[in-house]
Amino acid sequence: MSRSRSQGQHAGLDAPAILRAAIAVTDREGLAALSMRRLGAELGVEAMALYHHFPSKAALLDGMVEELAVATPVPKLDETNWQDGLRTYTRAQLDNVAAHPNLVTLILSRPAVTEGNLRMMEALLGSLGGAGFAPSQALDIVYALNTLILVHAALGSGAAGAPAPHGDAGQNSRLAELPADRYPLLTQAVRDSTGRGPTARFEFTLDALLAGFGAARTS
Amino acid sequence: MSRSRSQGQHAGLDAPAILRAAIAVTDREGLAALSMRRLGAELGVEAMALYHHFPSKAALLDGMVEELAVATPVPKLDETNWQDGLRTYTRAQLDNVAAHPNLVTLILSRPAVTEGNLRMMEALLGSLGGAGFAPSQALDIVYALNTLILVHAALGSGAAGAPAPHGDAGQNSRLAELPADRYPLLTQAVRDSTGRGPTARFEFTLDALLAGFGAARTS
DNA sequence: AGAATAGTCTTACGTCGTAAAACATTCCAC
DNA sequence: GTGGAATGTTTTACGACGTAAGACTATTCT
Repeated sequence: MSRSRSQGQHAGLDAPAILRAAIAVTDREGLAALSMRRLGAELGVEAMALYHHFPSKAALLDGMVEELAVATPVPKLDETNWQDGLRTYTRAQLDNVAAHPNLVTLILSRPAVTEGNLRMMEALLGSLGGAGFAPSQALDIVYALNTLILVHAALGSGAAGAPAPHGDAGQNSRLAELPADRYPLLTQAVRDSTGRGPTARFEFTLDALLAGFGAARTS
Repeated sequence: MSRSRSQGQHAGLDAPAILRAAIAVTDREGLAALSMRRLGAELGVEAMALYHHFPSKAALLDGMVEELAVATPVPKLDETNWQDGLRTYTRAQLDNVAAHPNLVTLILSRPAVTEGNLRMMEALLGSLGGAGFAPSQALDIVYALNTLILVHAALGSGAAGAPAPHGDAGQNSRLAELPADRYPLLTQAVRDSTGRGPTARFEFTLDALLAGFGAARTS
């Protein structure tokens, strides 16, 4: 094929550009569609070219996770504003993650203890320390909030009405149209919930957690 | 190869036996090792034989998820005992899930709105209704607790010291031996936490959530 | 200019999920 | 009993996957 770039010519790839393309492909077509060949095609390059910037696909996936994890700036907290600060931070992280629903599974599937993640964690513990929390307490808090964000995003906004997971396979059964006669309570719960806006369940749990943190702080 | 069963002879497979074998293989060798061929070999059968009991690998995976989700019996709750009942139930589910760490990623990666899951959900909403929670509130609660269980299990008991994820790829960096000079707070948090036992962080978040539920119930 | 280096491509291997069809066994109506 | 029909298993095959090995070219350094 007559391409505009002949063999050996550099394609101008670098790690950030590859990560951006990988996230774009995953957003558009799902995690299952993210193969090295597919990603190469997205960038006008053969699959093996990518291995000069990432040693393996696993490393690339870790990079994607870190990209998302680090995107939200760490808030500055003190004794007076920590609840609001954490609330804002958690909401921002949720927005961030929810903007890439196809990445949630990925995030959950890898520890991703990378440079950037560790730095962010350290900064968060420092900020929470300023609000009066000991490091191990702060770690509890960060984990609880991450829990909330990830699972809320994983399950989708609706009551298990997950947003068509991504072309993973043939499990597209939505919760919206389940038989009301067999699951009356579930049906009603789903109906009631849809009226409350997509983040009501998230906010409910967030409030519960923040209240619990406050109690733990004084004890 | 002279096998004891010639072509066409039934191997005595059925769906539950296949599910058990699939879970066993995954427990032992990780999710990545669970291929149809490998699973067939485990049962003394070719891969394609499994397709008479499950239409696709996805269906088999959904079956595995349901098997775990349904294992814990739904507690009977009323106005006086719901906090203790939920605590016990949530701990039991955690034990259940934690006994199969290699399945956690799987659970998180599929909605799994299957027959058994829906029935269990309906029963839970009924029980929470007896404790004074409206269906949509009950759904909030169930989701929050599932969140807690799954992410706690996903991240491992320790502070990101995940239990060697499973042979997924080359990301085995433990959090135990990170450079203390660069991440002093994180290091201290991890050290402090290890003394508290593996479920302390889980119990912390669980208490926070239950307290929050109580507040939401009266309001 | 010549050598080293870095980025890309080609080829190849062993794996995967599963469609299609051949084949053996069991079951049921007669 | 006997002859389909139904059921379960194997065989074979196809197109994807991640990536190792090595060829090739463009750039950079001396």
